[in-house]
This record gives sequence, C-alpha cells and structure tokens, in this order.
Amino acid sequence: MITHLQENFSRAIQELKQAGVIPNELPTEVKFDRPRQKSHGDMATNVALGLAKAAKRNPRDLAQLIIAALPPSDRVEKLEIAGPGFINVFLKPASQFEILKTIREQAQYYGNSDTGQGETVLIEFVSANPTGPLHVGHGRGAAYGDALARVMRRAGYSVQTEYYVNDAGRQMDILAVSVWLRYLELCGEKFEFPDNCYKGDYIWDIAATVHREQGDRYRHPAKDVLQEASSPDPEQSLDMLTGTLRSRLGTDGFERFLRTALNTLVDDIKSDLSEFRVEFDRWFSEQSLYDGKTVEQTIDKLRSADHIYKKDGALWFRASAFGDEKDRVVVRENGVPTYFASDIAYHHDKFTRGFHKLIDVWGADHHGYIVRVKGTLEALDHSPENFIVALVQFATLYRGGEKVSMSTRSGEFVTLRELRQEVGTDAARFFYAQRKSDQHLDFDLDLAKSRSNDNPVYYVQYAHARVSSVFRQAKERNIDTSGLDSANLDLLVEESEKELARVLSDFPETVAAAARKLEPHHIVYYLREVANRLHTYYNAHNVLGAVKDLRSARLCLLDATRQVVANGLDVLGVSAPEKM
RNA sequence: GCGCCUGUAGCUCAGUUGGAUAGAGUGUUGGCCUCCGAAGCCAAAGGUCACAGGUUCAAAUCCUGUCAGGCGCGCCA
Repeated sequence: MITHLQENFSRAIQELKQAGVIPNELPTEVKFDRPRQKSHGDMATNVALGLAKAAKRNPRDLAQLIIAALPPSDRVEKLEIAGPGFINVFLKPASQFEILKTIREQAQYYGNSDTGQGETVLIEFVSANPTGPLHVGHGRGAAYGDALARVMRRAGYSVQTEYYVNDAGRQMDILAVSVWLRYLELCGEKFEFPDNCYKGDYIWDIAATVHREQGDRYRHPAKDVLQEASSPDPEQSLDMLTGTLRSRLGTDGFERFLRTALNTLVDDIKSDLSEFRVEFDRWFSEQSLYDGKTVEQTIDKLRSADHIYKKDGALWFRASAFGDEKDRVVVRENGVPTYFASDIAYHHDKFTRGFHKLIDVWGADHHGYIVRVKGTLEALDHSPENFIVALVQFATLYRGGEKVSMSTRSGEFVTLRELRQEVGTDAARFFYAQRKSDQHLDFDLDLAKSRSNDNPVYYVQYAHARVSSVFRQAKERNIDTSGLDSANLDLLVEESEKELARVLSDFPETVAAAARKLEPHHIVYYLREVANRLHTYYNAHNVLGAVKDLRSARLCLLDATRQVVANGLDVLGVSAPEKM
C-alpha cells in the first residue's frame, strides 16, 4: 500500500519537475507516515513542506499542484491538504483489508522483505570467555544478538551468526591451574586456594571429572608446588604456577586439565544457549587463529605497511594515527600476544571471508575498544564503516523491590541458567528484548515470573492463545473454516476492524525498520499494539456468533492477526502458545 | 581531567531519524462477563520532554553551553 502511494507521488513530482515547478536536483522520494489522529487520514506526507522552499512556492499551493499531478488510483478515497501543507490520504475501505489475504498467503513469511537486498552480514555475539557459566549480562547479549539476527534475516539480509571462543591465552592457563589446584585438594592436599584463581563450584566438578578418570596420577605435594611459585605479586605467582603445572605434568598433563575444562565449559554454554533458543552458525576458535598462523600473518601485514613498530621490547599498533588516544600493544615484551592481536586477526579474517558487514555485540564497558579495532581494519584496507559495534548495557536484577547484588569477582553472580529456571525462557527473552540494547535494563524478577495480568509477556501471548481458542471453538461447533480465502471482506465495516487490519499491514515496515536500525525492541512495542487492537476488537464484537458471511470475514481477520503475532514473537525467540 | 552514553507522567520506558493536540505499561480512581478465554476491555487523572540559548514554516528529536547520573581511559579480557 505504501509503495503504491510512494510510486504515485514520485510520478507526480517527476511531472512537476518536467514542468519546471520543482528544481530537478531535489529528491523524488516521498515519505509517508501514519497520522496519530483519524481526522488526518490513513496516510500522510509532508513532501510539499519539504520542497516548498526550493520551489519558491508556499507549501499549501505546492501540495495542490502535487495532487493535481497525481495519477488516478482506485485505492484512494480522497485527498486533503491540511495544516501548513500536509497531504492527508484517505483510503477506500476495501483496499484496507487486502492485506488480510496477503498475510494468510505468506503465512510465516509475512513481514519479510528485501530491504537488506541480500547483503552478507556476520553477527558475532555473546562470545563470553569459556571460564565459567553465562550470567544474566551475557543473557541480554544473547537475546539481543539472536533477535537481531532473526529480524535482519526477515528483512532480507544474508545473516550468519558466530560465537568467538576465547580458548587461547592467559585466561585459559589460569583456568587449567584452577582446576589442577582443586584436583589436588580432591587428592587430599591441604592449602589455601589462591584468590585470583577461578573459585566457582563448577571448577570442583571439572576437577572431580579428572580425578575420577585419572586418580592421583597428577598429584604433587601442594606445599612444594606453591613454594615454587611464590612471588610477592599474586599475578606473577599465578603465571609461575602455570609454569609449574607445565613442567611437572608435561604438555599432555597440562592439556588434559585445559581440554577437560574447556570442553566442559563450552558444552555447558552451548546447551545453555540452546535452551535459551539461541543457536549459532559457527563457533570460532581463537586458538585456530594462532594454529593457522593468521595472527602472525596479519601482524606482518600491518608491519609491512608501517602500522606497527617496536618500542620497549613490545610491538605497538599505531592506533593514534586512526583517532585513538594512544598506540596499543599487540605483542608484549615477553613475546606473548595480547588479546588485541588475535582480535585484529579475527576481524581481518571475517572480512576476508567475504562478509560485507560485520556486527559485533559487546558489553558497553568495552566501548573504549571500538576505535582501536576500527583503526586496524582501516589499516588493513577494509572499510571501517562496515564494522559496527552494538553495545549492550548490563541488566540489573530486582527481587522484591531490592537490587540483587552481583559481583563477578567473588563468583556471586546470577547465571543465565538460574534466570531461565526462575522466570522461564519466554519471559526472560521478552524482558530482555523490551529495552533498547544500549540502555540500562531493570529486570524485575517478580514481574517476569508472575503468572498474572501484570506480566507483559502474557499480554501478547494471550492474544495468540485467544485467537487459537476461537478456532478450536469453531471446530467444536462444526463451523467450516476452510473457505476463508474467499470471505467477503467488504463486510468488515467496524472501526476497530479497520484499525486492527491497519496495524497488521505495518508489520513488514516495522521489521524492516528494526533491522535497519539494529533495534529489535521495536517488535515488542509493535506486538503490544497488535495485541491491544485485537483485545479491543474482540471485546466489542462477537465473531462466532455472527451470521455466516460476516463470521467468515471476521475469522479471516483473526487468523491474520494470529499469524502476525506468531511471526513477531518468533523474531523475539518467544513461543506463541495455543493455550495458556 | 579527557572520551562515549543517558536525562520524557509518581515508577519502568517508547517516540517511525525534524511534523499536526508528546504515547504505552504500571500505580491511583471509576465502570464492563447470562455471550467465542476478564491473563481482557473502556474512561478519568497524571508533563516546563533536566535547564538556558541557537538553527526554521515546524524541535523531545539537530547545534552550543550548564547541571545531574552511568561507563570507559592497562604490555587485563
């Protein structure tokens, strides 16, 4: 409908250009929006206001000329010039319900469009270090990233999703050491567990696995071990502990602890996300960038282009040449690459795989890192504007009106799994999706798990269940619902029917806009409106009790509504129940 | 100190990238089931869009400044 109007208005403007009324260099695109007030018609445009100055005419006169130049349309009832020069369009009733047939034809594909024109996009999200279970902060990133992928796919982008597994570097060493120390405790060694090791209970579980399979094979006197690695600097002593682990157990022993921990944790994260209805196309290993020499080659490439230099024994990237505050270390004095090094290689690799656009979903606390990475991409001759970072703020949980305190360091955080178990996947995903991702989110646990009318998740799901129920009722009453395609939609004359159909016709546009802006939260607000229109209508008018032809038309409307609600919930990864 | 983000109804937040009388949920008040699902609907009340300037036919939206809050400024990730 909108495109129909846009085409007609563009033609009118073309014509006025040829007539010399409007200068040629001005755009011919016409934007329509939905007026808040019914008296302003079904659609409205401000083109005349925008072009008036350049055309040296007053807006209302120009609007008049545009209307006069408009090709005839059988869908338009009348046109009005209003206010300072808006053109309000009133549509013929019949054309407003055409959409119902389209929806029922396209079914689960209704809302899809070719806005993205097949552009290849790689969305990387969550990517939490495999050093422990996911917490509620990661949950938000997961909900956002997945909804973004879904909405962009519907909008015609060619999307792939990826989880970057940080399975290399010092964090992994610390993980292996942590498991080994817990293992020693299981063997009966007594000592004080270091503060800077991972202390979560899951470390015990992993240690127990090794102990069960290998017995005391890797046992060494704790006293000797800790003495070997004693240093006034706890961080340094941790690194020394890594050295001890390697030298005493050999590469095989070290690998056993590391692999067991890594596999256990990655598997745990995978199943956690899967139960959260988040699936990735690929799990990308950081270590593979080292094994395949990608890190080395990428750094060499930067070095040969003089973007990297040596200072104080370390290798530095000239980030300041790309707008960063200072240059950044890529390889440490001790020869160990920083996280930044593999990140450069990773993003370079993403572009060389052929993706046109990269979207990274990061925690908002990493925003200082963006300029740096963008800089390396520019240095590697990629377009930095095709690298987009979507920042996700952390969520604060509330229970009983009180903030739930969380601290990653002490291991006292609420895990995503706990959240799912407490409120359920539907509520969790819906609540996460409700807010713009770069805004703080107050997550009210009591509200999310309440099975009451306060809960916004149920409000939308209820609309779906309610319509489903009508069709169940129809079946019980032996009402034939197979011929709805030929229903006479002219019988739909109620204002609330018109409004419901109109909202339904907005869905593709809403999806496209959400995808363009990387803001899936618009779907939540849209669904609330659809649900509200449905409930309002349903409350005021009887469907199954109406006479046959009217009943068919109304069932057609309800079925289309159900479809749109289901499609919208699908974008958010929330189920559309037939019964509640 | 510098950089990024935010300030909209009592509370939690939307606001289609500059449009017409700023919206929703929740809370408060009052109505609506003899009838397809009341987990619903309707109505009322609630606002100096932080503040002050500027840009123009038009500003919650854009530019400048002030105030307030959050985050970041490692050879951590």
